[in-house]
Amino acid sequence: MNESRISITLPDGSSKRLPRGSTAADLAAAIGPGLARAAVAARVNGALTDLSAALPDGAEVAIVTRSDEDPDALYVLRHSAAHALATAVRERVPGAGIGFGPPIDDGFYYDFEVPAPFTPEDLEEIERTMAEVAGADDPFERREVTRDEATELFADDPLKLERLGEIPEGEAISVYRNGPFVDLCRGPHAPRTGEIRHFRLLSAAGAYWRGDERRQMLQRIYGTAFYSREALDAYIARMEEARKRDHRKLGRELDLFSIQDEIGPGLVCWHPRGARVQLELRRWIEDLQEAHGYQFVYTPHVSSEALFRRSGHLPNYAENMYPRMEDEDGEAFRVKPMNCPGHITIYAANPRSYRDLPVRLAEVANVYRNERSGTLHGLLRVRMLTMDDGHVFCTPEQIEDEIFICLELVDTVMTTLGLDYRFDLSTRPDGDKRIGGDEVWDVAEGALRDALERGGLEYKLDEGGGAFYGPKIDIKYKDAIGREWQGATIQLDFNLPERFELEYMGTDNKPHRPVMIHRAIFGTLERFTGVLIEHFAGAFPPWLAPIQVRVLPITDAHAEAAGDIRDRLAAEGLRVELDARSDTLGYRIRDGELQKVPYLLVVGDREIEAGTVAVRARGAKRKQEVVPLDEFISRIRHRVETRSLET
RNA sequence: GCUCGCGUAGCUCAGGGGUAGAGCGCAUCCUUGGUAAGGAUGAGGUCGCGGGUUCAAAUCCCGCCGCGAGCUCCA
Repeated sequence: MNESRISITLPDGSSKRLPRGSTAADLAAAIGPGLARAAVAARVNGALTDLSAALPDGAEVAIVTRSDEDPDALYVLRHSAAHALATAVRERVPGAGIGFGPPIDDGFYYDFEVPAPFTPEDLEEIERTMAEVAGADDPFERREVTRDEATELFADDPLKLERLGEIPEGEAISVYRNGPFVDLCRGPHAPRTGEIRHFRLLSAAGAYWRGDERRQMLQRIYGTAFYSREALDAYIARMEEARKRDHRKLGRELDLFSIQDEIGPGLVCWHPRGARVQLELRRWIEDLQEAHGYQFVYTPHVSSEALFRRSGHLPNYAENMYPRMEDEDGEAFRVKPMNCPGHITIYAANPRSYRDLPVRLAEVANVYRNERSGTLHGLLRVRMLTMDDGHVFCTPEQIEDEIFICLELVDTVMTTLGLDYRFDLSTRPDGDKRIGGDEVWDVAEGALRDALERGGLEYKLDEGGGAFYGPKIDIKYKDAIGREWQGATIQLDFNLPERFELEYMGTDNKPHRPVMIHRAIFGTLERFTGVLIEHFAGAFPPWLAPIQVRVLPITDAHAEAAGDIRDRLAAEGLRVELDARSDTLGYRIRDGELQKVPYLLVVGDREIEAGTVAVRARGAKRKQEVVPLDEFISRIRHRVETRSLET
């Protein structure tokens, strides 16, 4: 063994010997000049590091090369782009305070404390300056400094000093310099600013320092960066394409719903077509739940205020509840923000035996939440929500099975619709925002984790994200432009049964406390429908499409026969329209396509004579197919009955 | 709720201190057309609401309401 050399293991299992003190860049060069040129960072023993980092003996090292497909490569590029942005802002606004500037999923941002917010024109100028920063091709130089040095370095930067104060004693403090700009930063970075060639600043908006609304608001600039012009252009094009799927735009174009000032913000009016989609979803989820042992109940929209005091909603959830109202005797009532207190009351209305458990109550119910105005967003965040709500009352031993039933329901729904989603496990919120003791939370969180792990399901931990009464498993999915929204939720609750002193008689002839599971499969019909509109880009599968078939007579002479076909299809239970307008066939076909009707049936002399229809199935490979009417009917009925995604 | 931006016809948008514009949609008429926009004519707006400046405000200023992006919060 030569002590002056180190041994490095490469991803393919081979090893390389290098002089002690060699860096990742040296390793790349030793492997080949092409790799050396393409290298932007390295993964050393699993951790992403700078190319300039010295390699420890025995390390497993993978060189990260320029690539718009490799998340590591994009991470360092965008992180470096954030620094270049800060460099540019500092140049234009000397003395601008700098907050955090991390890479994010689709790009990067940097937060600044500046005297005046950035205007769109500012952004253009900053972008030009940033191009100069990149053009200077300065190296990113990492340096580890002492706490005193760092304090000196950032003496004029209170935000950085605050962050510095939080770095634990003993942990390395690193700074990165590029040209005139020095930042307190963990890294890693690209070797030089010249790497940042294809970037775009996207928007500016306020953002609270440290994400705390009690602190000052900084000005955040968002941008994105790629290694190639093509990838950047593709990203911009994809975003523009995504905006066309926006459910608010499609909702208007397809006449699904409206949200109008006359009614109020966050309050949705479902037009006949949107209401039809909702109705189909609702019938489906009701049937599914019934098949899984749920019983349906109805509870009032308004309840005595005392109920919500006992449930803990008033102390913990009041800011999202509409104000109290009084009857003529001074009795106080509240509009319900959740259904749990009502369902609990139903459970408690009868004595329960262990033989009755689990009791599964379900209600597709409207609840009202006074959401902050700035959070409202089309169908995805509203003030009147329709939850497909359910509450399971069971013994502790039954928890895991019951959660499994919920996960099964979720899976059925998601796979039927082809939605992508992921699980979050949300744990206890901060002390003043929760009820119940730590032991109870330990048990509840453990039960959810066990259920997920028993099912082999992957999940992300959302610490502190639980409800005030218990931890939860949430399903998250993305809208057209990549924002995440919460859909299904499965929440475990040991607290409300305690507050309402719920009981069941055990085998031991003694009263016991049941456990409660709160769960919603769609989440809310509003949000779920909104996500579906974007998921399908308005082109609902036949079983969900508000209008399934449109019949187009070629001329007036065919209108009567087309009307008969319409009647026949309607009698078969299909949602069908006759389009006998005096516009040309081409015009009516275009209109049917734009309205995303799954099937357009063209009817002329030939079809009438043969008893066929010329079917234009949406998205079909063959533009048109002439089939006997009966055959068409059985085909579409099959699609509808199986909830097929095909047309 | 906070920061910034925006609010002109049903929709998408132009205009910008001095008589309100386009395309699409809608209505009427002509056209009866075989697969993504046939033609003509016409109706439709106190320029989000309220104040102010001005001889004059859709236009400039202030406030409010709503919308958008982001933050915070959440199904």
